[in-house]
Amino acid sequence: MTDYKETIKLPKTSYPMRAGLPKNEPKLLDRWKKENLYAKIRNNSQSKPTFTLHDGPPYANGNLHIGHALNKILKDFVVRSRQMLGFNANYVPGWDCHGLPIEWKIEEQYKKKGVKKDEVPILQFRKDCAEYAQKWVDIQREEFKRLGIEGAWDNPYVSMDKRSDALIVKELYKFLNNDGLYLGAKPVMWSVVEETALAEAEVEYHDKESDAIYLRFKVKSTDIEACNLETNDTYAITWTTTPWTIPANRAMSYRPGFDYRIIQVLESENDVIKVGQRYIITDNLVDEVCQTLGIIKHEQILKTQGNKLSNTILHHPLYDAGLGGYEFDVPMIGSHHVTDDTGTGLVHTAPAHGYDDWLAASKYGIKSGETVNGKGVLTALCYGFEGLHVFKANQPIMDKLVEEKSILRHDKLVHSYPHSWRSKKPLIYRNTPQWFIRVNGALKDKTLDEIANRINFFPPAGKNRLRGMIETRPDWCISRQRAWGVPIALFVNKETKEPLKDVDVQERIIQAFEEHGSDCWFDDKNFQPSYFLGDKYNPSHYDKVLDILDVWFDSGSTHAFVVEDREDLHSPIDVYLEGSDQHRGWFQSSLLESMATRGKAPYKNVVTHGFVLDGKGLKMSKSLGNIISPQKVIEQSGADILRLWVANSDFSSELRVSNDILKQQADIYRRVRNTLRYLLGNLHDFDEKVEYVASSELPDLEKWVLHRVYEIHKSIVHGIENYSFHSIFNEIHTFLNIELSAFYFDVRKDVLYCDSTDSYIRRATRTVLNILFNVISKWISPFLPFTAEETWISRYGDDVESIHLQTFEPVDKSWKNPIVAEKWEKIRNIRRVVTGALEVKRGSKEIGSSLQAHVDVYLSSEDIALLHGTTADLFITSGSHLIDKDKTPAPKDAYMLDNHENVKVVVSMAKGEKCERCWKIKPEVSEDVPLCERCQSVVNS
RNA sequence: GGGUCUAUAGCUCAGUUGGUUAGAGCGUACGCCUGAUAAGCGUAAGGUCGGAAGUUCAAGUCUUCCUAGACCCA
Repeated sequence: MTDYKETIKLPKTSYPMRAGLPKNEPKLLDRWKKENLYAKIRNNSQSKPTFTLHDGPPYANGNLHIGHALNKILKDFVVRSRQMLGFNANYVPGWDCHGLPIEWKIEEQYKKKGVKKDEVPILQFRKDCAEYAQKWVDIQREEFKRLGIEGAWDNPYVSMDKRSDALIVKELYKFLNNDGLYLGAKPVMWSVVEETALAEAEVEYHDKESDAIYLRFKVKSTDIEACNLETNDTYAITWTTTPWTIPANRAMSYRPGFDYRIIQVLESENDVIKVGQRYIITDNLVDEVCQTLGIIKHEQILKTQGNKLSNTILHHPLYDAGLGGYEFDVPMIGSHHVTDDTGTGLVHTAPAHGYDDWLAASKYGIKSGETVNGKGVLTALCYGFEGLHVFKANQPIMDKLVEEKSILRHDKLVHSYPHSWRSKKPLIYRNTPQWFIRVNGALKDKTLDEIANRINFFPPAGKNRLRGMIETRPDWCISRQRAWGVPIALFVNKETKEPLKDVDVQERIIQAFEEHGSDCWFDDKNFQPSYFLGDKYNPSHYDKVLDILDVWFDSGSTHAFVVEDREDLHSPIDVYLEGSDQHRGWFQSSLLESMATRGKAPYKNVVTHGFVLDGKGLKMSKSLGNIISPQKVIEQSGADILRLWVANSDFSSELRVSNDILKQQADIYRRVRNTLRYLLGNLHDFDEKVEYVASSELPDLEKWVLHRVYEIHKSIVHGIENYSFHSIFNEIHTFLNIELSAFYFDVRKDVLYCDSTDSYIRRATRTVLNILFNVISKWISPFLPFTAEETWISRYGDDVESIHLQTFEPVDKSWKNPIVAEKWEKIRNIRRVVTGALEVKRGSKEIGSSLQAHVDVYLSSEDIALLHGTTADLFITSGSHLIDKDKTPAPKDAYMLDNHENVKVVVSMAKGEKCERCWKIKPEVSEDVPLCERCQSVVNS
């Protein structure tokens, strides 16, 4: 028996079934580096329209986690896919280098070495910070590159270089010169440990045990007759968890819209509360407060609206304590920050120690000086308690209040309380001089208008979120009493306290920063104030501001100091793409900065992604042991697997990742890879010049494939334009699986393997396979850049230009063919019935391979017309008859499916013998004639 | 506590303006093939749509409440 295996054209390729990504990806990275791929792409794209994604800078501290990977991979999808669509899509990565976390790392290092931080000169300290930041920039850069992120890695931007310093301070001067900047005194979140104000982003909330006290303030005067101060003592009751702020109390807040009651005590088990005394409490809380305080019986004297309290003056609870200073009036003031869910509906108000307090008090012109200093020590304004530390002041103050019979009850309460993100120590609100950017007013209004009318959000909910945050945000406190950052390089007049606004001075400072970096601001030896001030001003009349800028101002200015400054980037920026936490961070700081200085948003589109959670939807944490690190995934499976996970996830809400989920991605990857491998194998030796069949000449099945390519391509372009990557990959995957592998390839297998080289159908098939290969390789290239390149090289040889220099070719409109699409939809339904019938025979062990069978298919005459020409091949049987069911009814036991009653199938054994070459069973084959007619002629030629 | 959001088969996702027995792919099980072979083909079993109530002739799809989770804020 002759072995005909040699005569059939089996797929042939060196493209391995197993990818070995962890080993091969670095080789491709080397290759790209050697050929200077990024520069080539840029050169190739000079004449193309630009598409700019501006990179939000990660913080230069620590190794990458999965969230970084997600963010950068998504950006890479955007950039690469736009590049494939024919744009010049440049990508300049950047880093945020200033700020407290780095300072802390350096201080920790000092501590370990036994160096006291106060003894380190500031310039040395800043140098250490810069080196630390640079170290992590370098590490993170390598980690990002390994993920296959394409970008200007050799020329990224960093917020700490000299030019950045200069341009950032230049942005600051725009605010100064526009009156957008002012020196305010507001209570800000203050860390007494770090001796600094903290940005909202630097604060985290943890449970803390506090002293919770109910406290009474005696009414001094009022226009409410029910108080009847002649006969009865009347008190307002309040509840607070910060007893140390009582010396700083300057008012009592009520809510104008609430109802309040004045009650008279009839029976009390509280030692302080006496029968006959009257108390003011909000209506909703009277029962609860009475029960808590041991007021057994009371009667209501008056129920009235809150705003009637406006003319009531209280005594400070330490009024009579003989400490001196507490003789001032404590007015009752209306404020909407008062709630009636806890406490008494009356809120102790210390304007120096709460933002709401400050806001409420300032409406009534009530001021408060510095009651606590930067170290957290009570000042002389806290009469009698000067010198106490806030964290140790509660007890002495409470002792005194008890003496004064002001405390009605004392509990311990565990509640959520602000802490520093670094030291984890509790924070306080403290009134301090700070530089602010005026947000309330015109800036807020025009920013809200911009959000509403001129920015697109993906997903759309981002719009609400950003709007809500801008609406309620206070002015932007940009000063930090720290050392590592861009200085707020201002001179303040000692007399007037006004900042100097002189463009020449500003220009000198900008120049100096550009030449020497902002270190020179702190270098009094080489750069005395006169260096900056010039001849016009007397240095002794000015104070140099030594605060540094909030890091959010740095990164909020990248649209200016990076995008506007670099030749390889362009404004307006098409898209900012970050995690949803950046609604409060970079999206907002960039928007405000740009609205104030340019009058328009820095970006046209805002894309947000959710956070990465574990397989159960929980946050990843060391204690749960559910952390998936990108480094480990790369090491075990490869970057393309991680990227595939991103491509298959809907990033608009939270994403889940676990080892099982990654395993699934690896399965999907293998399938995609094998389909590519099959294409490669069957395109072996393909010569387009010889085999090419014009698309108009193709058989209907091939026309159908091209129609599908047309449709999917359109849908991919739509997906790219709408940042909907997971729908893209889903579609590609289903196409490869169901339409190609399980259907088209299977049907055409016989033609590909057994037909002669010059067979028209085989040429048509290979023409289409060639199109499929090119199209699919490009489709996947933004998502699986390594695999796409490997595949491309495998097809076109080691010398080929990178696939990443290619673009999507516009799909041929003539491929669109709805008529053929509809036809094949029907044909595939008929095929499903035949496949079902074959499965029954297979189940009963009558056949194994479908080639052992012959099928009689009973159809309507229209369906027969539909199928003309394509029969046995379609069913992968050795023979088939199409029978008009209206002329020859199908036997009763013919196979049918419930929802396809017009199709009936009878399966029988094919007649004849098995062709030794194509394995079909044909009547012309016999013991003497081993081959069927087709194979005979192929072998002969 | 407030704001924004999420919750559909084991997993990843579809489910158009509310309307027939809720879909796909993967995975699983079983079968076939042994000329894509650590591959390929087929068949099947899996959800009542986080929970409850409501609106409606009709709800995964609208309303309210609840639960769980996420981000941000207090």
